[in-house]
Amino acid sequence: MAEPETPETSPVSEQLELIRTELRRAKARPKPKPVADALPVARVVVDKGLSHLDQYFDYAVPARLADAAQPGVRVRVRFGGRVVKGQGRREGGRLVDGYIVERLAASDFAGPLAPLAQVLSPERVLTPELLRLCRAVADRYAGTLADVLQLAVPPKHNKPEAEPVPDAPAEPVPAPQPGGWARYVDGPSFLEALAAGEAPRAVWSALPGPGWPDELARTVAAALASGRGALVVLPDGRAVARVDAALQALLGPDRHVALTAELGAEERYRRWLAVSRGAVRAVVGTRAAMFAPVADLGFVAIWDDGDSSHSEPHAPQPHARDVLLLRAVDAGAAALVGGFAVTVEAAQLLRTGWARPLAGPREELRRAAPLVRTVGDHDQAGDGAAFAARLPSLAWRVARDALAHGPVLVQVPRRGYVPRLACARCREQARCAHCAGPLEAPDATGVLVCTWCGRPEADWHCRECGSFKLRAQVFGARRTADELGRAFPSVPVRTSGRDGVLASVPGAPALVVATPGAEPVAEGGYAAALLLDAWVLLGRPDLRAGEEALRRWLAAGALVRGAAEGGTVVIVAEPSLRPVQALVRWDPAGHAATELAERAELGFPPVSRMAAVSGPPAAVQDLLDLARLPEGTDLLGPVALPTPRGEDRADRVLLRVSPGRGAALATALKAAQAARLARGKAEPVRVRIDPPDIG
DNA sequence: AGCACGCCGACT
DNA sequence: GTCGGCGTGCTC
Repeated sequence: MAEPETPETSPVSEQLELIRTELRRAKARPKPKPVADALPVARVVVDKGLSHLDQYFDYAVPARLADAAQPGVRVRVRFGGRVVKGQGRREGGRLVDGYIVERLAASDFAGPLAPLAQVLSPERVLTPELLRLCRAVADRYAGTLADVLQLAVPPKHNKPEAEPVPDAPAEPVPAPQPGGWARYVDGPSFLEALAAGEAPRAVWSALPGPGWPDELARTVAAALASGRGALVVLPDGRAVARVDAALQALLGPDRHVALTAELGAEERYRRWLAVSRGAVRAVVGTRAAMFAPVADLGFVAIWDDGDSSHSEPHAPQPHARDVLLLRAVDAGAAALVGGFAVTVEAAQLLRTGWARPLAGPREELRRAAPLVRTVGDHDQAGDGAAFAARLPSLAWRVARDALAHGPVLVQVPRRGYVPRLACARCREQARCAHCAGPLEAPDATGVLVCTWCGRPEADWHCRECGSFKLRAQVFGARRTADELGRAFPSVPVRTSGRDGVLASVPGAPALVVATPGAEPVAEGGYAAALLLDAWVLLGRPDLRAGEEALRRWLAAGALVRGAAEGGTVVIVAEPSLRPVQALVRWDPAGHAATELAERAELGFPPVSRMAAVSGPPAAVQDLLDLARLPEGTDLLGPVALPTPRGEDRADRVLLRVSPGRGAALATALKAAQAARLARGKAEPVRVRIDPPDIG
């Protein structure tokens, strides 16, 4: 279309004619809207509804939005419309939400740019650091940026945005005293390094007892004292509340926020904004807080990283530990991976030298840890009756004696675990002869099937002891409280579990029956704990069964008074089992290191890296055909997944790569996903990097 | 997800 | 001859 002549060069009549022409044209089509002159292009990531489009789109910035359309703000854009022939106008399409990623002088897109439809608020929620983090998480997990953004940026609420930024306290935070860290060999030096602005990295085997929330609070204070921000992620609201209280006591008000789901969306967004705006520099929260946009991040910490709630259930299912460590690397920040237990992933951080161990010396441990006693199955042979077999005489005596001095915790595995098959004689796991995956019995025919590669195993026998007998059995858990009540009629029995979790119990004598993860804290510590039916935890159909069982036992044992005060734990389990021995010696780090070495030898994660690909059988195959998998990728399966009623059959294939090829595997799978979607083959295939439950 | 464009069967 | 089937490709 021809440009109108410049009016200054024309006689008046011609000018008038030009104006008339221009008016006519303007009637025929809307005049192109004036465009922002400085940086007229906004690069946008679309967020909702088009999440498979993992790319940016450029839009023209209308002059009226030139100031509001800053990088990081939420916008609405028209997407998928079409250009009306001959004119620059477009129509149709639908409005989608997105964020401005950057402002540009020009676009490299050849076609005409559609204008931004709306700037939803001037709040710059997607900061460059947060965008970089989301991008890295998307790549790590073979997911899309839009999916990660949904996890990282909370939904908008108008009221908190309209409120003024609260004032941060003017005085700097003083470096904290070591407190409980004095009990650890390298504790005080870790705090000093943090306070000095350095970036120490450690795996922390916490001493048993109630000291850890205060110790975590001191690490946060030390990071703040260095002028940097801090972020702590914990597995549940109860744990967050304890660290929140410790921080409140140590730092006073307005230095930190707690981010948990139970706050409600608006309050959560209010606190998130306080962090995003830089008014608050320390965050303690549950899983979703892993993305909290802490300014000048100097320290990240995760507590109890083996807890399954650290694994995000929404795509692409990132793990809080991984996200925090990505952030630590990106920001050059200090990192602390702590808990009573040590995961194999943490052990790997130690083994590679990325992190240093932070543990109490032997004599501190002896003081703080309870005495652990085991009752093996054969020790109960003479006990006869069914309940007596689950509460052997030693456990009964320990409970009776301890009840004179305080509450007794009884940990009972939750009902509903599907136990993995194990040798009936020696309890060795039944494993596939081909790939060492766990075996299961899908029906009553007696033929076992590997849950990883699907091969049948017709004539299993135990590799350890040669026995042909398998065992898989679940006791009811709920009965235990009643049975205990009858055994100790004069003592109150309290329960804490799925429906009704107690945060704490008083120090008075009582039996406290709890399922793993729901153990209340006892005032002054429990006098004793009984860990019943321990083999149920060990028999879970999970690669992590041993690690997970130990983690839960340690969590219960850490609530018991130290051996010096008479604290005792009785575990009903075969004393020769490795996790049981690790509990007796209170040696989670040693157990994790051994476990890691074994996983390395067997080609298991996290040393080898795995990905799970699942979906309709043909679609899974299609994806694998498209994927240019790294050299030496091991394909296990497909196996049919258990299908809920009414759903189509789904297969799963596990992919295994040697150490160092995890990123290549993720990249290959992501590219294959993109290729499939681009071809319009819509049958969805789920890709999960580092599947936590690989049977 | 929509909504184009694109190349083969039954209608005025 | 044209109207229209939905295969596959793009959306700033």
